[in-house]
Amino acid sequence: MLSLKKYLTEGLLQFTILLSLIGVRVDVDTYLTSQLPPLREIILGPSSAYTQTQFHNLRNTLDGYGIHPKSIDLDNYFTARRLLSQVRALDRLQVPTTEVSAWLVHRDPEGSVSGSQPSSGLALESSSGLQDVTGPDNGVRESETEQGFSEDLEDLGAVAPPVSGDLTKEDIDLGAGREIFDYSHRQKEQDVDKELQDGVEQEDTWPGEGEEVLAPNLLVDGETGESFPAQVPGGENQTALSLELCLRLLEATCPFGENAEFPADISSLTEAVPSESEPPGLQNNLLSPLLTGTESPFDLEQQWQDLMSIMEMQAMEVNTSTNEILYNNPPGDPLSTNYSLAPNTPINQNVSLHQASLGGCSQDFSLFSPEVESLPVASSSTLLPLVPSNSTSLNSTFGSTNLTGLFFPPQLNGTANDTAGPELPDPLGGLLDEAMLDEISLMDLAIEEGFNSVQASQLKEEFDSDSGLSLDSSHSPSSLSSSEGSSSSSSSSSSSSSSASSSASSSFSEEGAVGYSSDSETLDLEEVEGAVGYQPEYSKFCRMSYQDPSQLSCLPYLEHVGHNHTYNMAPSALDSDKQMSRDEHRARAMKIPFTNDKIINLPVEEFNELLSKYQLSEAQLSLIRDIRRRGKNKMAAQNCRKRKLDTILNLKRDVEDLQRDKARLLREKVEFLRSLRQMKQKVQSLYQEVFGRLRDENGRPYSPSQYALQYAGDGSVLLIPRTLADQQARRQERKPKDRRK
DNA sequence: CATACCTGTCATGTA
DNA sequence: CCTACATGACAGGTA
Repeated sequence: MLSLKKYLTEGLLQFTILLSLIGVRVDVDTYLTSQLPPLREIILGPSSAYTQTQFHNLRNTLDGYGIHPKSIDLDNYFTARRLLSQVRALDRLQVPTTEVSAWLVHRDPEGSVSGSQPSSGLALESSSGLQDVTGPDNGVRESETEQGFSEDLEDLGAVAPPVSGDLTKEDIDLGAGREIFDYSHRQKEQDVDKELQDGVEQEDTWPGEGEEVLAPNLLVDGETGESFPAQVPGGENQTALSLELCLRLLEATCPFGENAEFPADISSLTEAVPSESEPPGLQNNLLSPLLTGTESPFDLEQQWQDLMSIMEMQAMEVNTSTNEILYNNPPGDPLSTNYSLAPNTPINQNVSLHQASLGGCSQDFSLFSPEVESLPVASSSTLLPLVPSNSTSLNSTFGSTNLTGLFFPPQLNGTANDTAGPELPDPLGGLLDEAMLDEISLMDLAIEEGFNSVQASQLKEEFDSDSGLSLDSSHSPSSLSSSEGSSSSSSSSSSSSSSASSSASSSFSEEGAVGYSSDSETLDLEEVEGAVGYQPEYSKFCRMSYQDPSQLSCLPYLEHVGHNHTYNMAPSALDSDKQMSRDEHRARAMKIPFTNDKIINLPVEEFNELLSKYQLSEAQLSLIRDIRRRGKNKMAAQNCRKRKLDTILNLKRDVEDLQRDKARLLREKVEFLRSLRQMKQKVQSLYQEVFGRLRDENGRPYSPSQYALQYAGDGSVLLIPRTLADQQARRQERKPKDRRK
């Protein structure tokens, strides 16, 4: 519970940060006192917006930003509540090591640059800025990016419905939140946090490094008419949407150690592009990365974890009614109209979500993003065309992120969903076919159910008790030590014949050697044999006792076998004569002076010594040798058969175990798929909401068909032209392949 | 009587 | 080469 509380608190913190960033002042305590401890953490510093990790460290700094019920920001308030619920849900995720980061939006007061380049799309970042970000890797990334752009689009499996009409939220609800879902892996989470911090730090360094991307434009809510103090310096039109999305949904502790490469791996989200094929009611333009059928090269484990997280989120989701009200846009949403950006409309090319400013946030941005303000204006002034020609520069920035294609609107690339690249197989693609999986799983489950666990356990016990064919087994006839066999007839000889002959041998020995007779001759010596003294120990010589039929009863396919597996076990001492083996009869007929048991089981040395003690004819010696050979071979055959049987049983058990495991894995797979689907839906909704709240310098929403949010590996989210995003996505998809090689 | 199974035995190979 | 062992194949016994 403590951990849960902690997580919830963190979630609230993040949520609060988010709200504060968008200009909504919410006193979380007011709303959540019932469930959560007093939330006092407020992020006042702009750097905090940048630094995700600071969220966790900023506790006790919250001054209780509160939103008055009568506040004009009631809309935001409701939105906040909805988001809060989501945050809560995120906190409750049970998936270990799953980390969901929220997005931070901050305005870049400075660096606003009038978008002089029309129709190039919102070049959110200048080439220079991008290059700076990427640093030395730029050259490499550029090439990669260029190649991947067009292809990636094809692979984008946009499942999400077009967003265009749904966006009712005028204000961008970009909040910074980072959630850790794994309660059991707190340590891992901490590690992740560390990573995040590192990433943030790196991010912070960007501006100084020459990222001149940001155009600090404040957004004015054109729809609501709410005027956000446009703090755009100089009244420049540049919509420097400095939106930092810390939405690291898929970032999790990667056992494979790929976290280090995380920035470049966040492709899963990138690939999620809403498909236009979605129902009309859906927001087609806003593509949710997770909804796409194509999976990013992203770490599978992370995806799984995220998936689990989403599942949790779904389960925990509350305030649905409120959410729906706020979230669903009425038909004929104004956004559609808003999206129609005049081709000539100057677009701030430096707008990147990384530093994207939200209309609603403009007021408070200065407080939260001083860093942004301090960003070199040169970057903003230098609008880098987002046109493909500049893709290289963008690549450097996006190269680290696979999310480029994540938010691509399907419109741009109709093939996004359908052409989920054969060339770039989705890691999880196979998992997406739930129908198939379910079928398989059911099949396997049936198989599994068919297996009787009780029987299995019995088998196991049997194996354990009667392990095997090993000669060491007490049951095994071969277990007899040669010394025992030689020492006395009473030894637990494995051969009934030898034991039976023990009594006879004495008589034979007394009678003396008999002429050699062939096997055929020795046949039917039973009548000739005189009364054989009863030997109480006889029962001890039962052979094949290890093959107690009762043990086989557990095997269904052996139950029908009613044969006596006790071999020559004597039913009674009186029948001992008839139980004698042929060799025993022969030995008796040949008047062999010692028992077959000795003949068979004595060590070579002792055996030879024994033979030397007697004056045996050639026939007798031959018979003795044959008896020994056959006797040993008989035991060997028994052992061999037992071994074979054990092997079969073991195989059967293994098969059953594997079937169980398979069924279990299939069940888990189905659950994961389910979770993944939910997660994708969640991400889509979040994406749509964020995107819908973005406004250009004119306060108009961006067209999903022209722009997309790109999720960077460092946790930032950039608003980039779709073309670039597609290229990025394509490039990202290739990376994993190469890596595998 | 036919069949399936058990068991012993042989031949062969391996160590 | 001998010995011990393993194993496939065969055959006899049995239910």
